[in-house]
Amino acid sequence: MADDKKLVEEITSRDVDFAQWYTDVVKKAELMAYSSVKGFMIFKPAGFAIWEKIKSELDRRFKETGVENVYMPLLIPEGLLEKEKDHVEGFAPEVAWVTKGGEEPLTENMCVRPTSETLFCDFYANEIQSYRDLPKLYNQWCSVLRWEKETRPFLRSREFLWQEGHTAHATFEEAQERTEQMLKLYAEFAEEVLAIPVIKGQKTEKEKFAGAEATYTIESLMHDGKALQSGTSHNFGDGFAKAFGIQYTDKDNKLQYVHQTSWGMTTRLIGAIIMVHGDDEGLVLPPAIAPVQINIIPIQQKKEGVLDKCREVADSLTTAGFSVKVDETDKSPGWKFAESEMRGIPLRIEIGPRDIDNNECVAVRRDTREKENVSLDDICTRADELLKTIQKDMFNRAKAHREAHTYTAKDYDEFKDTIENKPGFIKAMWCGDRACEDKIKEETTATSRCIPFEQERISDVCVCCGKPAKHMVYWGKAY
RNA sequence: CGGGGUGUGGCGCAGUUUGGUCAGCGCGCUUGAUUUGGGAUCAAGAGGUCGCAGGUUCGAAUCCUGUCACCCCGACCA
Repeated sequence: MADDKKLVEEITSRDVDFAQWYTDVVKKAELMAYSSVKGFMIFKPAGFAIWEKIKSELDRRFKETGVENVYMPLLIPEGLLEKEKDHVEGFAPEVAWVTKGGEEPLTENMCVRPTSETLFCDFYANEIQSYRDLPKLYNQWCSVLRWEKETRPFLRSREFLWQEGHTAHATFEEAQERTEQMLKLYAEFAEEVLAIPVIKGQKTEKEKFAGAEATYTIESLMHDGKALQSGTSHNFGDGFAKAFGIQYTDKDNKLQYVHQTSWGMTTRLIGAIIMVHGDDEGLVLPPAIAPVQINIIPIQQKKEGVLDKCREVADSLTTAGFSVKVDETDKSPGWKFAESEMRGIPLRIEIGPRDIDNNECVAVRRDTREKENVSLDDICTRADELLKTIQKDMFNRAKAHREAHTYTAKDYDEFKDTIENKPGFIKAMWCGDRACEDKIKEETTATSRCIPFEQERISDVCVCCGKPAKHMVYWGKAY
């Protein structure tokens, strides 16, 4: 379409009210439904299918690095949770408790896991005896529960689905290597599959995970200029091992503590996909993660031969390895077009009597809404090209958007002005003191997103206090 | 947890200020016909004790009290 008239009136424009737009898209794309309990959402088929794709793609990548899946219990005894001091302090405010079994009060309260470090540690303490038992490279897919005050679909729910990897190693160095390896895996997944460009870096002391030695993160920028932590990888050192007594005998018959890591990605990624790629017509899914990649819409479907041709084309596309659906409902074509767009299906193919006469179809990209006629003889090749192009273009657009919304600040006035007037990332130098970080957050609501691996020298001094700078930091307002 | 907003057929809303004539509209749904290249048209239908619980009143969607849920903005967090 040449004009950019808004086709779907029910979706609030992204630039008018981003939060409302987000909610509208979530509803219109039929990703989820609200349940009868605050903060607990129902994944509808379209939403859960995206998670299943994320899961299978990540799971394959994990296994290629030697990771095995396990499943740990849902409940954690109070005593176990309290073994690591920083950890319990970090999570205590948001855990939910089970206090009764049937009618009887429990002798020890059980919390519903907010994360499973303590369960893995308790398990590892028994499992690991010798250096021959190492490394342990376990992961679990599950849901966890955190009693959040405010909830939003996919971005913050009380129960959310995720994977948590927990590994145990002989040395700190080996744990560090695994921590970095998983961060790299996350970054590649985000960029190659979700088409979301990310900044890799380390969290500051203030922002790191409760109980971790070091936390690494991939940070992405949403369309409204807010940051989203999209995956984290932690090196625990031997802190948990000491708290839980996870020791092994090394080759010299000496007792050593293990060094551990953990790393996770969550259903929040679905929120990221929506907020990075979506537009005023609805969701836009990268082909690599789209549960349905090609939507075939028949025109005049009751006419002899139309549906047959649609199914025939669908079959050959399916055989060629694409995920294809034919919309055979008796809605009007215009309805189906809009529906297809709201759901974010990357490629739409229209087939009607006119096309069949010419042995062609009309192919329409979701991301640009560009139309073209394609010969039915070439459809598999052309679909492949188009989907690859869409995937690449979506990444490039997101990256260009991030770069256009990444600023630098040399002094505090510039920093405050940018935070207030230009939503996005700010690159600025930092002295390394918690006090400056606290002050910035207090006065601007921006937080340090990460100390990026790729450092630049913006200036010589801390943007906040003017003392000599240690690092360049990405700052921003975050979800 | 603080501030703001909203709860009325499946969805979106009007009605609440001023209690009675208020169970209404649009979309969707069902059946039939005609349609189909950007949310088709006509006809005939079905569907709600107005979030929940108390109270005031001859009478409550409307007033009062309580309560629950959801949304938005903050503080805390993936």
